[in-house]
Amino acid sequence: MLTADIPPNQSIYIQNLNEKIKKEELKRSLYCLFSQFGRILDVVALKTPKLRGQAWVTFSEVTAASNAVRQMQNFPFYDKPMRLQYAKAKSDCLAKAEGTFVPKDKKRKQEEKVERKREESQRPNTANGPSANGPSANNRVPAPSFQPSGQETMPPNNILFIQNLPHETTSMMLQLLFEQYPGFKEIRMIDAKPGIAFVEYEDDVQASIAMQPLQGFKITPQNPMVISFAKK
DNA sequence: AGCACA
Repeated sequence: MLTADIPPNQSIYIQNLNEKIKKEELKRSLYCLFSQFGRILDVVALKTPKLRGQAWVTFSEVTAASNAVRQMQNFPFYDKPMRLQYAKAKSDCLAKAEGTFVPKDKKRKQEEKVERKREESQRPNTANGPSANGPSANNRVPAPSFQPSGQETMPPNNILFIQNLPHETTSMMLQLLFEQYPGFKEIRMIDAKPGIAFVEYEDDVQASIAMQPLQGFKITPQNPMVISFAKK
């Protein structure tokens, strides 16, 4: 039998990631790549010896995780095919949302807690346990530690759509910005439509990677650029 | 290969 008898859940476990990619960039790129499947609540990646090359992405819906696991299996990401499974354990962001989060160490403590519940249930509820301010009181999930930046409405594409440019922007100016990122091919502007541009990369991942750092870049103080994926 | 939340 193979390694995948983990029940479907909202978090996916990714391995065989390129270990050369810096943690923050990796998280941003994973966010870009997986937001096509649904709302992402958190992305976790660590570079410790035991955990590098792996990441966890938590979605707001199990169905999003399921689609991601199926459709992105072996997707070539930074030149390495991703391996996807459901995560084994519940992510902290979900536990926090439920009010069942236990800050530190040991799942043992959680197990003990379950046993203690029986004893405690004999005396009246003291109304300040986790359940007192549980899901209904606070089901807000903390924002991810990076900027989602608004491209999640459109599926990834190798072409970026740039808006809110000052009308005097030239394609040379844009090229200087966008050619810094690998896979850059060309800028396309339309004389009849000032303020927008299309930037083509070799593939979706490279376009996603360029999008993040340049999102909101100001050519003039009044013109933070708005970058999204172009429509197919 | 490696299932965590620095």
